[in-house]
Amino acid sequence: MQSTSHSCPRTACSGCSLRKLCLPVDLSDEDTGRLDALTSLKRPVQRGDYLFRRGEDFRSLFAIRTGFFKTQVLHKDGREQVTGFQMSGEIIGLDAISSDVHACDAVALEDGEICEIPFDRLEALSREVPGLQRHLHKLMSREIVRDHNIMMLLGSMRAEERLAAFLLNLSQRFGARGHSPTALYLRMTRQEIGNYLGLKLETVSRTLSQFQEHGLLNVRLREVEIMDMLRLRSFVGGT
Amino acid sequence: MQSTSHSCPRTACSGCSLRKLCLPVDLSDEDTGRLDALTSLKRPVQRGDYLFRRGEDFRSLFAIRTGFFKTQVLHKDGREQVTGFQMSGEIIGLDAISSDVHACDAVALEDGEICEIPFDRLEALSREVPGLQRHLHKLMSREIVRDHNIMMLLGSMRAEERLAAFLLNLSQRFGARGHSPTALYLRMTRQEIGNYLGLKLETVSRTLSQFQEHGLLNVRLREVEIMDMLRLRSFVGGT
DNA sequence: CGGAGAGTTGAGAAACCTCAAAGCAGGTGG
DNA sequence: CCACCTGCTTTGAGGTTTCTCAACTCTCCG
Repeated sequence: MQSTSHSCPRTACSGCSLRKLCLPVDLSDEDTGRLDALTSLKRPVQRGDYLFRRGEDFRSLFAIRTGFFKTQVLHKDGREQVTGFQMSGEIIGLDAISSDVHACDAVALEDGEICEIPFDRLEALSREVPGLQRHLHKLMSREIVRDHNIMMLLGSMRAEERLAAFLLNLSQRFGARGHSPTALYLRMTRQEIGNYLGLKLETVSRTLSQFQEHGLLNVRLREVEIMDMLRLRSFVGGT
Repeated sequence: MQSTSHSCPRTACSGCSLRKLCLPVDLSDEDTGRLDALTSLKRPVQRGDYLFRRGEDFRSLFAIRTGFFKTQVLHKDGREQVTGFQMSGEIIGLDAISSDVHACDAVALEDGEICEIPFDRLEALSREVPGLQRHLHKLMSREIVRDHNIMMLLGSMRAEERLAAFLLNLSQRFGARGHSPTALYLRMTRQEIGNYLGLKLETVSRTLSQFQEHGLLNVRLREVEIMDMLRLRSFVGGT
């Protein structure tokens, strides 16, 4: 399973979640080994487990090998905001670098496996490996771009558009991982979707029903089948 | 604030905008000089000027020495979303690292002066200077945290709360720069405020008037005086 | 088989938007 | 130097979207 001299040395190794899935990095064999050593701390998680809670000291980033997670921030008055849903190959914890303390909770929505990446060692290695440094910068920047797109969604889209954009985003990400881009299994509740999209759960439910009525989707609880991808796209892009 | 033996050697130097204002970094004299060299590309900008437009190649970050800027992303269907207002000591352009192409427009809302920081040279230097590397990571992470807070605002606050949070944020930032935290001059239009906050300009105007009626603010066009900071805070934090 | 959590649907209320009109400030050209 | 024009702001009335509250159903799991 690990990093020595076998045929396809890195397809199953622990470093892949960072290197292969997040962004491709060209590394020498030596650097590859060092990165693998860095990402060898893998650990199973169960549904409901917290990777970290806000307020905890920041030490590591978490690369998702398998599973499905949500991150959420908490407002002073108790309101929560889901800031993202993360799946395999994605990184959680970048927001904690700024203050050395986690600013959000990260919760597993299904069983999975994660790599814990000690951040000080990642920083040290990225000083020596320019490709890794650039990679890390792109990861963080990509997170900023993602957040800007959500701001756009929250700031100027209606319920229908938000939900269409959400489903298309999930579809695209599932598709990129070799799963069906049309038959989606939602790991989260209507409540969590609504919170993420700035809507109430009833509005999410009603809008899904409405999409189904119009032949865009087939919805049965958390199973969503996209029946008319083009028309769904026309909602968000605007024809 | 400085590391060597002269009175106030770098108050007027070009490097200050990155080093002093964004986050403090402890550097040796040699590294300080190299960073200053990196940030010596300063340039005046006039109101209405674009630092960059979306689609342009990414080469540099921009550190604001003086002035006031907005960044905005454009949706396919033409809708815009203001993603932030930036003032002295803040960095613009981090979102472009992910794709090597600018994803947003950056526009000056008043005359000012900016430092252009070639990113590849910044990366190279940060490989050699761990303090600078950490600094850069914190900057990017802080941007992510900021965006998460705006997601919270857009996703779960009402118009009054959004506007109160917006004004308090401006107040805090102006205060931190030695300006009055109560007598604010808004550089942006109601339209731009509304776009940023996910509201229509009329709603912004009405809410400001309502705050004034209740004795929270004194509003005269773009001049806003905060009359009752505590009560304004109670809007956003929740008493 | 029963209970708890999740999801759906309806009716009425609230928040915000749209459209419209009018007032103001600042810049430009006569 | 003044008048005009343009863009920004304010305010009102009515419409739309989304929320709130409530009841009910469904599914999963013990």
